[in-house]
Amino acid sequence: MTQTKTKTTRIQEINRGIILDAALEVFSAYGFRGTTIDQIAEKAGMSKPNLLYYFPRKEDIYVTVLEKTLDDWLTPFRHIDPTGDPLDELAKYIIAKLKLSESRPESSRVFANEILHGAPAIGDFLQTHLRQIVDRKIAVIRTWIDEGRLAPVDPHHLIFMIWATTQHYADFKVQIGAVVPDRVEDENFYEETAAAIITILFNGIRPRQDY
Amino acid sequence: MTQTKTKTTRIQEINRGIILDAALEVFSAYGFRGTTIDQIAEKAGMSKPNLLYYFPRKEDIYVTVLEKTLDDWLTPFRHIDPTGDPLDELAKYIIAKLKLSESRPESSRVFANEILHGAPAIGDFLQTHLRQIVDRKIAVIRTWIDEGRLAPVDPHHLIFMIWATTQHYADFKVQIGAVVPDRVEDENFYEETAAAIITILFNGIRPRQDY
DNA sequence: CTACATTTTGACCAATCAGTCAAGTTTTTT
DNA sequence: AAAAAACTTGACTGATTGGTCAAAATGTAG
Repeated sequence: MTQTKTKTTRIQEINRGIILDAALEVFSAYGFRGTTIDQIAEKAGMSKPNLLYYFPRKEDIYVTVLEKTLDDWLTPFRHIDPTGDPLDELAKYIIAKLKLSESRPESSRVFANEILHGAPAIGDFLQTHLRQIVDRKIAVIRTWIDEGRLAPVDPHHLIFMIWATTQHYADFKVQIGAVVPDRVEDENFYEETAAAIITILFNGIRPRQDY
Repeated sequence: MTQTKTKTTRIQEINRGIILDAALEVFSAYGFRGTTIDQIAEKAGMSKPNLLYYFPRKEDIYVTVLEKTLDDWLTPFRHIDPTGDPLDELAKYIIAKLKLSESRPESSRVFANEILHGAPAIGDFLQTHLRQIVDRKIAVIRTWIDEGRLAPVDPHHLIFMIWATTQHYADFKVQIGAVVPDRVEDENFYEETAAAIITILFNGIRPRQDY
């Protein structure tokens, strides 16, 4: 067994964590090119050479940050349960994603920025891993529809709509804040948002005779 | 009448146009910081000092590009007609925005990038002009709901859902392409998308007894 | 054709920034 | 306690880049 030296010390673990937290904030605010290593180092409270001791290249920090956020954001998606009630499962997913948008908008923004610029760092991941997960969930949705437990809609576009909408509240926060400044302040904003989205998505906006 | 020298020559008009076209492409691919003036100059087929003769600062180019795209993207929104049929008007709006996503994804991306990074250049515009337009349309939607011609949903969140979804197809094109590579190739992809979104939004995904 | 304004560019400058290096300090191991 | 390993940093470097400048080329009006 030729184990490569992978002895991770306590200090390493702590400092890598500090660096990644700092980097997430800075990358989300300024993007990859717009971020300087000095900025991250300052926010992390250490010298630049020291930071580069842990992550030899700027890109290494960026990729690591991205990988962590990707995992965060995919977790609720993975948790959609084929054996559960379709509407319940989707509602739970929407609520989970909106909660993430509220608690960790930075990671959503880093991800959005990466995709926006053509996914140079995670294109492969999207085409392999992400696609695989999506395919599985698409199959689940198809089954639900076949069983008559969900209206016959296009599964891909349904997923895209949910992704788009939930991302929007993190990524376009500034715009939302500009358009409805009073409501965003409300501490229940995200609960209200979830309720409103679920209502629209479940029932549609076509008026019905039966209220 | 003390008219300030605003004699815009033919050459100026042409070159400004060339520069803005080139800048749109480069900014959309690399963001503000990620774009170099040299890149724009090369794409525009002129020297850097010459480009700076028309736009003295990099930011001037950026702001001008943003203003143009903002106008593009707001036009269909403005065209929502209070006297029209609610569902028709919203369907028309969705189709128009998706067409723009298809024909001019770059401008959508420049805009998204700007918002993502906190709207440093157009924050004011959002808080004044955009907000005003949105307020007006919100009122229209409220009227429609009061008249029973639209289901009683939250107007703000309805607008955000439509914005989010339609933007998504331009901004997250790479992700969509990775997840459903075969379908994106289809030349009818945007028509199908529009149809699917409209179906979901109008009818919801709750299964009904009455097919 | 002449004089003037506009347009174009090569050469340059100062600032910024990713990454290096060598020398020091601290922690861990024996 | 001594030696080795891991950690930290000030000072530096080379490349990039936003922007300047002065001089040349081109266009235009009388």
